[in-house]
Amino acid sequence: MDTTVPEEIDGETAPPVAPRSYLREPPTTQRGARTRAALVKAARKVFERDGYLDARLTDITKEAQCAAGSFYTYFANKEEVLAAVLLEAQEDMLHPGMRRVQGTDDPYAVLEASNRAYLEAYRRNAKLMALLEQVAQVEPEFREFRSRRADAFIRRNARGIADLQARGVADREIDPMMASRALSGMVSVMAYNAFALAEPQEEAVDFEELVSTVTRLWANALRFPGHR
Amino acid sequence: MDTTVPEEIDGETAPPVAPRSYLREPPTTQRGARTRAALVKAARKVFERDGYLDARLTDITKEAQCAAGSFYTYFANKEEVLAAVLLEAQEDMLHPGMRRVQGTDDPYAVLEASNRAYLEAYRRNAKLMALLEQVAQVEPEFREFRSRRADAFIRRNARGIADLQARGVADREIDPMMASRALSGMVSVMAYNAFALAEPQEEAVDFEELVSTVTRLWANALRFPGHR
Amino acid sequence: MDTTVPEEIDGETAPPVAPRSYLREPPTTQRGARTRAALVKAARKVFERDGYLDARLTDITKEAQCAAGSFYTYFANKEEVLAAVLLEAQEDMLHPGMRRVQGTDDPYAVLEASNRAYLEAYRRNAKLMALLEQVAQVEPEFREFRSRRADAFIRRNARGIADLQARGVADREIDPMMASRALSGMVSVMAYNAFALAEPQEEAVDFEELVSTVTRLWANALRFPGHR
Amino acid sequence: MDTTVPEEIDGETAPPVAPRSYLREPPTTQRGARTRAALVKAARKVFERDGYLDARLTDITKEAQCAAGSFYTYFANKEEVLAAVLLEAQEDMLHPGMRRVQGTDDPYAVLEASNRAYLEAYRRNAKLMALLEQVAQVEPEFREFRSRRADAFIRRNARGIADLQARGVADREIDPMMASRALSGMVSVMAYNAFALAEPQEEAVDFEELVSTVTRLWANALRFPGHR
DNA sequence: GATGAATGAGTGTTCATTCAT
DNA sequence: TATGAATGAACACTCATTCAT
Repeated sequence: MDTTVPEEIDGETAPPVAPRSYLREPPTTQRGARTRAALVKAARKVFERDGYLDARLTDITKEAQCAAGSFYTYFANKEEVLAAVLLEAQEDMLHPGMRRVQGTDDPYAVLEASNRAYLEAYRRNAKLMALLEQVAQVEPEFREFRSRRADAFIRRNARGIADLQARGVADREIDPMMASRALSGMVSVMAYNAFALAEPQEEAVDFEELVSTVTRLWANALRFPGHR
Repeated sequence: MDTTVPEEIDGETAPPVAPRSYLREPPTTQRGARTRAALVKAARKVFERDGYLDARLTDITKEAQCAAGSFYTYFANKEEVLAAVLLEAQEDMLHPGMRRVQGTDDPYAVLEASNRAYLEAYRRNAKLMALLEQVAQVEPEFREFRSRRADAFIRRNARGIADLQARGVADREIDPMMASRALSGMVSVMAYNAFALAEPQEEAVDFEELVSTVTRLWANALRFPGHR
Repeated sequence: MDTTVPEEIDGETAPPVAPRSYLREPPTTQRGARTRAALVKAARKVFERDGYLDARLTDITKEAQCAAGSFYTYFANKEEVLAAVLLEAQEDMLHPGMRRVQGTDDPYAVLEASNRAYLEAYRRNAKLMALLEQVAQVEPEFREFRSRRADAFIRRNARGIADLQARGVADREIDPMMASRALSGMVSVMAYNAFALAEPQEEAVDFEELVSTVTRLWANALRFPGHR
Repeated sequence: MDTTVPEEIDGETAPPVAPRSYLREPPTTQRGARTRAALVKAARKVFERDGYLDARLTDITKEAQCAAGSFYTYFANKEEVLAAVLLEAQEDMLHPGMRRVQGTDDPYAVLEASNRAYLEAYRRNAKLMALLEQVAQVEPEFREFRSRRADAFIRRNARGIADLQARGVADREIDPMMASRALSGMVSVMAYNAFALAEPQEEAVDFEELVSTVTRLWANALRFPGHR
């Protein structure tokens, strides 16, 4: 489970990168680049299908249509491919585009747009997020990774809350970091339950209802003035 | 990660029990009962120390000071012992005693007491909760178990919210179930991060601050009238 | 190659034992003892046939007629079985019985008996000695083992030389340790070449000639007085 | 371990060459010659550092700064490079220059010079000699190679002994070949222990003491008349 | 000649589960 | 019931060798 929330304000947070050890010399030839890419793609597919623990390296190489040994030209082990998979998805996960509301100053609108962007990104990468949750429970390296990712969101949101407090929009009695932890966490749990945990056959949650509930609770919690 | 919140009101929720298949005939002899109990106790210890996946059955039997084969007299496999372990801890986890505020009608006081009780129970069983999170990621049976446990809390809290709405204390625009999912989730994430995830060396969160933040946000979110 | 020579005199040398790490809990049941013994016997056979490096664990278990996994009940790896094999042969190798000449004082006779006993023991365990040479080249633990074994012989012989010097039988200008190193080494090379290295089809060296040559050179080197 | 001794007399022994199969067409171009030389040099370095078995071909090509595939332009496998390495060192090993004492007839002086030359050559190539010992234990081809090299020395020395017997300097009761085997072996063991086996941190043996001990024992063994 | 990515056979090791005693 | 030795399937990983550029 991670603890995150949309970027409300600016926030040039340092992106949580995969551990150094996971970075290898990139392939020099074009052919190498192709094979590596095929392996990463195959790994994501197999991981999402079978889970991290049940995924066998041979399944990945089979899926990538290359020999078992070729795997080790690019990765030292399962962890490393996973790191590569996450790294590739990271951009889309960390900066859920939300240029839409750039023009407005209405905090509620900004908040809603931010939540929507976050939830959309989560939904887009739902299987990967579920995977990350699983791995974080099993591999300390990825627990760390997940923590850093969550912290990035939390700090960004805390800055947003502090800003709103300064503008007199949010309750000043509240500690921005604690509140951010709680509210960011709230959104991420909802996202996890709605998208990552949901079984295929289940009836999906109404996305818009999700966005509006979460936004309303968040605004209320901070005591946005006299709305609705 | 689970999604729970203290019981605010009544709530004779059906307790989420371990799957039927896990219930065996109890041992007939006294010696048998003793061995079984030793195994369950040992299993909890080993699970909490090594995690579910890394726990070896032989570690458990060694800890329980009995032979490897004896394990199978009482359990069919690792899952079963874990079910037994959880079953044993369930009472304490599901009904965090909170007789204290019985007398009052002040919703805020009730809410706070409820949150405190929940967080205390979580803290008491932190390692077990962490374990449950881990297993839920790996064994569908326990994902189910965890879901049912969370749902029990969510429904209970939803009833509480509906009740407050009826009494005019809570914002009537809000859907009780959705709000309960979000707010119960919020509390459980906070608990997970503070107690289950925390490394031993980390400086602990201030417990009282945790209770009050969570309670204030929850009250605000529901728009409790004119307090503080 | 080891560097050894028969015990000439007394010498209650500390026997070179296998490293601690190689000592495990002995099997408790009789059946366990039987299996373990079968494995050690099989290991010796396979090692002597295929060499240490080419010996596969499965060959050993197959030879011992047990499952692959059973190996690990008694040994952690190939090294450990080998240690067990050597330990078992050690007694015979280190103390080549030579009570025969107890009665005499004639240094030449004692020397000859001693050489004969050493060479006989070497011949008896020729394959094992060849194995030890091989392993010592590859596994530092066994290089160490071999060194200690050689040192035991060298020191014992050095004591013998010093004694003869004191009795005026051996050249006093010679450093006993250096001489022992050289002469013990000389005998062991001869043994290695004659017994360990020899291909089956080769015509065997004449054993008696070997004994007498080695003894005569040794005696000459120490300048035993006026014989032959 | 090899069994050798300095050339005492003439001795146009047939030099033990690497197996025929190892001789390839030399590279035609100059670039080819350079690459090949780089590979042989790199191989010697890697072999001496890691040992034959642990040396990976890619380590060698990396050290030689060429691609993995280029190796096979010049050698068919690991054995072949090793053969090339040994071939290159052979000259220095087989004919340890000893022109110094050419003028004298004193057998003792000749013997000593011969031993000194041998031990110096061994010391110069200690790592390579250790390597040869290792490989000889593992690859029959090189066991053969080592044997031939040792035999060359032994025969040369046997001729020297026979010559001394003819001149009345050495004990005529002794079989020259047997004695040569024993005494040549004695010197080679000493060299192996002192130079090949010695750990870097160990205090080195006193070289002059080594030479004089070995020479004295050798002379005594052959019963050189009335010296010292 | 040189390159370096691709290949894939081969084996040590773990540990849940069984079953003879 | 209790014991603990025996079982064997399952899988990651290495590295010499090939071969398309």
